[in-house]
Amino acid sequence: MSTSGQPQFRYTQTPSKVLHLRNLPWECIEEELVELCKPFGKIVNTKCNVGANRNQAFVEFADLNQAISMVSYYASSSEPAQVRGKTVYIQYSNRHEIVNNKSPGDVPGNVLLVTIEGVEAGDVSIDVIHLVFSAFGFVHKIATFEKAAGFQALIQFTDAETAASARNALDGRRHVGSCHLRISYSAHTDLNIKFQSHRSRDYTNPYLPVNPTAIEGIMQPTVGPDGKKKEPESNVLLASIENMQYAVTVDVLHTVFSAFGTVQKIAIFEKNGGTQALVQYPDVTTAAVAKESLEGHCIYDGGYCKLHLSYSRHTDLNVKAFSDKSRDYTIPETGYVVPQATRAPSAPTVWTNPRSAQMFPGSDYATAAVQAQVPQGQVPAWDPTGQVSRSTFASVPSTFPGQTFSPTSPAYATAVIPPGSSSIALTGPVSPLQANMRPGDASPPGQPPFYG
DNA sequence: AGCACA
Repeated sequence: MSTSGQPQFRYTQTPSKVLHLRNLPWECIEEELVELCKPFGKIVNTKCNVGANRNQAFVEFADLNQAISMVSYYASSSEPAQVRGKTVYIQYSNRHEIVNNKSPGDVPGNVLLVTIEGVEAGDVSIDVIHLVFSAFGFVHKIATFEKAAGFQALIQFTDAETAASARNALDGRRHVGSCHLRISYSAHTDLNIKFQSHRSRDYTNPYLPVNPTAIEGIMQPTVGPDGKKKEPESNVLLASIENMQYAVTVDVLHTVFSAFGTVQKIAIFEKNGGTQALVQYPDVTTAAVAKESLEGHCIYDGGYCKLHLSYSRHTDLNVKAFSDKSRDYTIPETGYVVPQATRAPSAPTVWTNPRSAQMFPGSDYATAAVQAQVPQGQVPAWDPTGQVSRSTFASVPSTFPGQTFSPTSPAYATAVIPPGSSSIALTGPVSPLQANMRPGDASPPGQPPFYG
């Protein structure tokens, strides 16, 4: 049922709510399209930067008559439609709706997400990136990171126009040096750069400290007495969860790792088809104890959810305060700063900056970073269990009839095991976790009584 | 200057 055949010409095209605009200036952004078209009706969708030259666009009106009025107007007008002084040619699109308009990277903004293909992270210095992108305007900040897609950088300009000009000039099949750049927009408006380092810069703040992360790139891997590579210690543990037959939630991890001290932040993510988590303690000592105690142990009996722990290179996670995959227990508004009684290390949490940029390896940084923009304390709409809201903790037991745990159960006491104690055998007959949680429960294992 | 995209 093909309708192929004659190419359609202007005069024979059937009207459509969707207009096709061409000969647009490269810099043309959605706002300019709207300015041009909105006198004729309500615009329900747009798509700009279309075509090989990115100089075409589509505009969809709410009503067919509005599109007709615009085409009619300019058909008889002595002044052509213009964007920034450039004549724009308008005709009915041969489609009747704009599809797939808003892929996230197409929403213009002042921050670009740049993927540099075919290079190792170490091959491109941040200074080169800065140089290249400075050609289009003042570069405020740069954050680089690695993910599966390759080496990426977030580049913050003053405004969307500047960012667009850089994108238009560099995106696509162009090569800068030998690098292949793919550029889209980030949802960020303001990157939060904590340190000047080999992977991030804030050019608006020359006094920003150069910090440990900067040293990481230089630091040689330390070698232990056995000659094996020994990872530097950290207050953040990287946990790989093996044989994950049961859901491992933030709350489950919080319960497990809180046995050794205050857990500040947790982030769960997927890597290489497996599940990993970053768990942040206030200090290295606590992390070390937790690491030694939990390494190789299983969260659930029967070899399920076996933990493998290493030190993360990170010292401060910035996680979305409250999501199904992450939690920041240091944000006061969430009511999560729970001193672990006698166990709480008193180390000052000077590095704890809830608003700092989020970076953790192996995760989808772009996604995570977007999440970081969610206002603190905001409970995401996505909350399948309804359990993670602070206000519901008190009612957790009643929410799960048939679940036998009680918030005042002494079982909690057994969850707090002296650091270094050899009795930490999660797979043992009296696994502290068994008393608290049921494998397969999507619900948190319950919170200590102080929530009630 | 002539119709997107995943």
